[in-house]
Amino acid sequence: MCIHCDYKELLVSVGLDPTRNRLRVLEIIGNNSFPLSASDIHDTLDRSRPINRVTVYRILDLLVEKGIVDRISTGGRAAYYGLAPNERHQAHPHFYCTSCGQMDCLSPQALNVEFSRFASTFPGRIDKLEMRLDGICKNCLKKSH
Amino acid sequence: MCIHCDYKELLVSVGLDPTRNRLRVLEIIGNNSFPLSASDIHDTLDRSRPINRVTVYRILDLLVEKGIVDRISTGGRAAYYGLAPNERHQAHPHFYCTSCGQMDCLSPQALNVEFSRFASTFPGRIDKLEMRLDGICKNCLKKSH
DNA sequence: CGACACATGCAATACAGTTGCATATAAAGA
DNA sequence: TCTTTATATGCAACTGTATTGCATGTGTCG
Repeated sequence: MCIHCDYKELLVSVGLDPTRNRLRVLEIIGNNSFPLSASDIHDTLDRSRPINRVTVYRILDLLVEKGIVDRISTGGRAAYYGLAPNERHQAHPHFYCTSCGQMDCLSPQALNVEFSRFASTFPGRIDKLEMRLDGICKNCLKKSH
Repeated sequence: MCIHCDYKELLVSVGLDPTRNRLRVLEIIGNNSFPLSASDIHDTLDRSRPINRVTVYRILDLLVEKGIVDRISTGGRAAYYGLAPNERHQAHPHFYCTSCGQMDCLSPQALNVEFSRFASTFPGRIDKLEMRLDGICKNCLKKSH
């Protein structure tokens, strides 16, 4: 998603020590073009250098809490994680393939949503808008003829 | 959501025997103005007449599979369930309070989304669009001053 | 060097949902 | 009515995902 970001600085900017594991988790999320599950992240990191899965969960919680990573729900059981929107990366909807579990990012313009008028009359506080399309991706369509 | 629906007939129309438990599950979902979790549904039903939670899960799976109930994800761990859109009930976004877990239905016009142009160029199959706002509801805002 | 804060690991636990198999119930036919 | 058959339900055990408690490791400041 963002080979231009300085992840070390990003961590520091939200008040987190840039430990090796935090950097590793943030890099794998940031360098990927689609969101990953916690176990995707753990498995990948664990192969190159052992890391406990609890550590991964705790780091993900931290990054989400600090607002630099987004937790994206899937309709399946596991949450997925991607870089949070910022100046360089607009918020965007996702497509989730209910057959293979792959989640893809869609263009920010794909759904052309307009909700500022609604937000201005809503009595609660709105932190986040999540839009997700569910269906079958083209690869899985092909497999089933 | 729909005190006008004949739930018995709705079950039959999708090819399901209208057993007592299926009716009870569908009624509690249909008569509620906001989506409920599986355990909400089980707890409520169990109070009036004992029912196994596995039975509730299986009935929910059936109703979702047949397309008369929608499984709505929350950002939390548990799925919520509401009547699926039909002629009488338009699809609509939801608001999820991350503090108390209450999920509310929003007006179908709230987000004013337009995606038919996108859908017509998408190479996969799209089954469902889910839109969810996360935040703090007005009651929880009040509690925390 | 010593003390402290905090990052990480490990084991146990919690939570939501699923599976296998036994039993109950209801519809269909003799 | 009785028997057969299909399927709905219950119960116990299990799975995958995430969380908690506590012990240990690591890095920083005096």
